[in-house]
Amino acid sequence: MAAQRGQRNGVGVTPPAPTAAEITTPIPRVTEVPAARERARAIPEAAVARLAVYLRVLSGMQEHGAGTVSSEELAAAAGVNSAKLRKDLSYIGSYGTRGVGYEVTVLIEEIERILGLTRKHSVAVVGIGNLGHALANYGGFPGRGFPVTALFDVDPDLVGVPVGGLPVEHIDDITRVCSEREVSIGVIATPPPAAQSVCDRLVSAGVQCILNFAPVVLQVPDHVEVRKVDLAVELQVLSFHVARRADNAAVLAEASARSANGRAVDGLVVS
Amino acid sequence: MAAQRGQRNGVGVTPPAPTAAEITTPIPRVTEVPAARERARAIPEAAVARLAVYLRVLSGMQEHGAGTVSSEELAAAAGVNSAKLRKDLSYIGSYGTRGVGYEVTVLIEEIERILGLTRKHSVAVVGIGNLGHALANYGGFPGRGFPVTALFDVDPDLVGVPVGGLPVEHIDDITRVCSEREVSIGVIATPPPAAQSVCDRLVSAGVQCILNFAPVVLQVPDHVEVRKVDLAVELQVLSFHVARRADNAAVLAEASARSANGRAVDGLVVS
DNA sequence: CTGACTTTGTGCACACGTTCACAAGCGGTA
DNA sequence: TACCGCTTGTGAACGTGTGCACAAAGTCAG
Repeated sequence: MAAQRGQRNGVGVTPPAPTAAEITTPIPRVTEVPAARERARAIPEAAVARLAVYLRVLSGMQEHGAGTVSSEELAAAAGVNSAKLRKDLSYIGSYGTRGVGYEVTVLIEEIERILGLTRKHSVAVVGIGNLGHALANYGGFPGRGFPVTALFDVDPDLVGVPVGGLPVEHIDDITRVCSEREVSIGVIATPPPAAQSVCDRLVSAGVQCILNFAPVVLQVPDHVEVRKVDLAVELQVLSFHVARRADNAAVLAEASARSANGRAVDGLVVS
Repeated sequence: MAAQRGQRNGVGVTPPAPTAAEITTPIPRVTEVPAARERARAIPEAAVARLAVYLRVLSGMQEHGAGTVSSEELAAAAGVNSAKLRKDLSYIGSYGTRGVGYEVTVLIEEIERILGLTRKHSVAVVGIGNLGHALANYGGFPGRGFPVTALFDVDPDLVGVPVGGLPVEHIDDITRVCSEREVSIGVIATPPPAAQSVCDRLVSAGVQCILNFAPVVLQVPDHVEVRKVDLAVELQVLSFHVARRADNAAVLAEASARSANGRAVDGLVVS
């Protein structure tokens, strides 16, 4: 658990579109930088995820020719409450006009900027089974900006076979290929036992963001960002709600039986 | 938006294991059931999701022949801090032995009970495209307890074709088939425009839990539980972190430049 | 039986995220 | 120009979830 950060890799920079040209240089290695943390961390993780949703909704509105939206409209379409929406938007700046609303195009631009969508993020998919196939075939991946540029698998029979227009590479070439193609996001769609090893290889190839579909808790150095999509967990959470619902129903049934017994109850009883 | 609950269906109960026989007691009140809510809702959503993870880790340990685990070990394997793990487990009861740890089999049983995994949950997949194919082929779905019992699509050419050993049905039969097979979880893997309509049909077929893979915000009555898996959002959140990292690097660079200028900075700077 | 050691279960404080409610600000109108 | 109605942006209250730290409770050795 003890710190143990470090493990810097050679920072394979090569100026990746002039997001900021003069950056990157020295690396003073800082354990805590309050100010930097403050400014960038100001926007909560949960809000970031919602911004992505707002962005999608806004794109839809733009295609329908909408010029402006109020927080109320946008919130309804995104399935959140309007106060939360306004607060989320306030994290990225003040781009609304009081009494009017938000200009759709402006909002889209600003959210894209904050989410870093002005830059292309090259994606590699590892594990070309059922799921990997599906992911590779999404083609360009949901929304533009995330081109799939590499596919990997262990199975020699798969190597060279084009999937979604891209030939599968052998997993042993992962480091080389990821560097060459400047992969910034790795997607793990392998069977569970292979996941950690694949993850390690991706990390040592310089990939700093990983999307993990394997039902495994990945161990990574803390400069690497992992998000996981776990089908089993999702289903089990739903299962829990089914069970909870059944319990509640039991309670309600009993309560209603009791009230039918003649005693008045203090709540509304629906017929 | 206004309340509008109701829409009860025949509550296909079949006693779901005697969770607690004598409990439950008083509580009239229908529109809100404080105590029932309290007891069942006592366990936070975030904790439920983690319990599913603990369960998986525990199963792995059981196969490796472990008899007991300490909170420390289990926490490390699950990637959380041990205090949180103990608190999560305390939500479901006290099944540990001080000075020793938890008995693996006991913990597995209890978590399964809480998550409602003692009952089978029949799953229907709607939309047999790339993703739907992948989901159908998971076969039995991650971990047992979630048998896929129906597949649906609009495409007439697909109807009757077996996928993962199960023939695809036409989507118009969704209500009938879901009722017949007592589907409790619906999985939406259709293109975005179809998602809401499919969702509505599932709901009117009595399905109360939905797992949504379509990048759409679903509108459902509030007795229906929806969880969504949104690839685009996941990728965009990762993209945000890439951007943030770049920003931080820039700030660090600036800070270091300043400190090199002779002035101390307000953070700790390690070599 | 006693005492040393280990690990659970939880009270408490803190941080984060959500919601409320309202002042500030803008456009339209007379 | 002055007023009115509408919508944003945000300070503050609230609730939930997280992490710390320790008493309680068990095991084991002698």
